[in-house]
Amino acid sequence: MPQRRVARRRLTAADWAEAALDALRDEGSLSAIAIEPLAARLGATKGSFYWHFANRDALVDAALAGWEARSTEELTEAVAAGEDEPVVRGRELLRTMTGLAHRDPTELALLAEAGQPRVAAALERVISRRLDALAALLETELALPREEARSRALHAYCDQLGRAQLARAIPAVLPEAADDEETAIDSAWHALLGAAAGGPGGG
Amino acid sequence: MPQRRVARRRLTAADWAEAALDALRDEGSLSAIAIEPLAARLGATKGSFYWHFANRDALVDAALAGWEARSTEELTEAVAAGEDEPVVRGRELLRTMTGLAHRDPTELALLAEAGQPRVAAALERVISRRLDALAALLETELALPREEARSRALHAYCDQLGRAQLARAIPAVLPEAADDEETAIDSAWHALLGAAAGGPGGG
DNA sequence: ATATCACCATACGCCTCCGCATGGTTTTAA
DNA sequence: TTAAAACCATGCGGAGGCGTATGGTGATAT
Repeated sequence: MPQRRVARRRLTAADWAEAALDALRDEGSLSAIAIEPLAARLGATKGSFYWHFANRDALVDAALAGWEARSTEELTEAVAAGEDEPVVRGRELLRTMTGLAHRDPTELALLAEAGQPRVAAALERVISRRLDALAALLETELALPREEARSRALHAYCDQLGRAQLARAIPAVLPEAADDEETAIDSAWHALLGAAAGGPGGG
Repeated sequence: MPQRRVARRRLTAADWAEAALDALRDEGSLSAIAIEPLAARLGATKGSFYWHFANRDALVDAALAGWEARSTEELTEAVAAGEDEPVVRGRELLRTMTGLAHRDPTELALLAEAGQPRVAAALERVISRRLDALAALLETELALPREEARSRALHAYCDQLGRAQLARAIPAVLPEAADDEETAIDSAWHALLGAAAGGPGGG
């Protein structure tokens, strides 16, 4: 009896890493990265996996690296996008940064499991880059003082992050219009700009 | 051979539920509610558990109910607290609402696992009550229009929620002063008030 | 004092996952 | 075309969790 009835393409380490990322996105939990279910999903067995990876941790690391690379690429593209108005660029930047959190459970899943040091490290690099980029734009293009720019970037990002969390977990608490990503972005961005005249920016 | 060397108090269903909540808080994940580890933690065995509960789901439900009761109680106390200034009352209310998210991983853990309907339902009730309370205060005490009050309450809550998430997962991205809960609350609250003059509150 | 009930320990089968060991198959190269 | 290398299936043992069956121990009541 042959091991395989139909000819099937052989797998690479990248195939396994991609499947892990897919599972993480679909299930929204790190525990979804499990070898045997992934093997079934790929139409293979564990024998294949343990040829390409030492153990499960190595696969998780690969998935994290893939997610980080994709996120970083998306950010650098948004920064490089030579938009016209700085206000428009800022809005688009904020949209790019928080878009994934709205569309893709992966990021929220990782946030939830930042207990593992590798997860926390990847998250820290990605989010630091985002906050740096947004604060830099506010500082250079909108001429805000450094501290003020950082504070407002953090406010807007946290707002969007919390909103994404609520939108995914319990959408019913959000008003009709606000579960739309665009509206939420506009709201946060205008709040950021509107606070220009306002109170202390401490924090 | 006796089943027990030292006399130990017998357990109740409430004991198991409380242990489940403790585990959820300590581990920060719903998977921490597992019968056999909890039994070990309680110095008992599964035999005890299955006398008080039908299965694991029943225990999770009990833990969720306990969390919801505690959260609701904390909120109603804060609302009832007859403070002097409405501005102070608002700040304290916001602090109570988001304090747990900063001090206790339970809430963030539940948010992360809102895929399960029971979890989502409990979260929705708790967070709806919080937003209602804050929006009501803004509307009645600060004379904001209904929509505006709701929008700003949501902004402040999401900001705090996202900040709590970042503070727990990757504290390094927050500036020195901002990982302090008090400072974060002040910042969010003043941003909420400061936006009074500002741009569109849509959302 | 003994029968009854509430409570619990023990032991079992089942399931899912990890990781390894072994041998088989496919591809590549000489 | 044959030897080596790359790749994979199969089968095993182990760990840990769920749920059940069964019998024992403590309290309670009569």
